[in-house]
Amino acid sequence: MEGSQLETACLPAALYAPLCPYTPPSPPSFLAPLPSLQHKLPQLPQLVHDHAAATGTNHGVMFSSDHGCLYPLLPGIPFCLDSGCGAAACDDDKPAGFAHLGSAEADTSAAAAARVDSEIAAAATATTCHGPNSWWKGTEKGKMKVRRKMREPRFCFQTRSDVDVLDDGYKWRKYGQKVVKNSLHPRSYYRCTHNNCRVKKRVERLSEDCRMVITTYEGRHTHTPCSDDATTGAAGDHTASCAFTSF
DNA sequence: CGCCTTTGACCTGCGC
DNA sequence: GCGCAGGTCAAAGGCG
Repeated sequence: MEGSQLETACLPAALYAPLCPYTPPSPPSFLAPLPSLQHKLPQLPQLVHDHAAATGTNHGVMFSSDHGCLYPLLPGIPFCLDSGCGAAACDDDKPAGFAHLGSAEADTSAAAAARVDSEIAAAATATTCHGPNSWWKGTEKGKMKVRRKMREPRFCFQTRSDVDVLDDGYKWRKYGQKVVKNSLHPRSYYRCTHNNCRVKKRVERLSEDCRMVITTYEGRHTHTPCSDDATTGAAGDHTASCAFTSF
């Protein structure tokens, strides 16, 4: 991959790391930021840490990356995974989750967040959080209703990239593609190729900005990226893959 | 030959 | 109960 793509591919790794099955109960270890990212993301580890510490979970993050700059995106996203978590994460008054990223704590990252194109952010909100494509249906009507059957931990983030599938160190097999309503671009469905690993991810592009890629991971890997590389016999020389060893 | 992508059909859940 | 939309399956074809 080209340099720009490689750097972009590195970004999700820092966010995706928490999904690793080897993520310990205490968050700090998976928060060890990639050296190449740390100077760019001074606030990211703390945000993730705060969330993990507050909720005891490590799902429900959404960030935006823009050519190497990451910042919290779409504050208050109600990443509800089950009834228990949902009760807290969906409540705007609760500190759990990232509900406060848009308010007090978000001020620390407001400068960075402000760089997010407001239109893109709005589009992402409409498309990914509250839009018809969302699994958060019903929030606008005050109905904390249900999502489709979703029990697996989820991570969603937004990147600006020319490539759909970012190199996150894992190997994926595409098993479906679907044209979704109100979107000009089809949504692709991928599944981890590793044995007994049920992790899935969805990739779609914003209709408002075809360069923006929304990637949603679901589930936890039952293996490490490097072991996956070993299994597949890949060279394993990708930066993202190597970066995972730090976790 | 094996693995992957593509793609249409089918299934399931949700809103009305 | 019905219709719509998202998600998944599986057959077919392509590629290395």
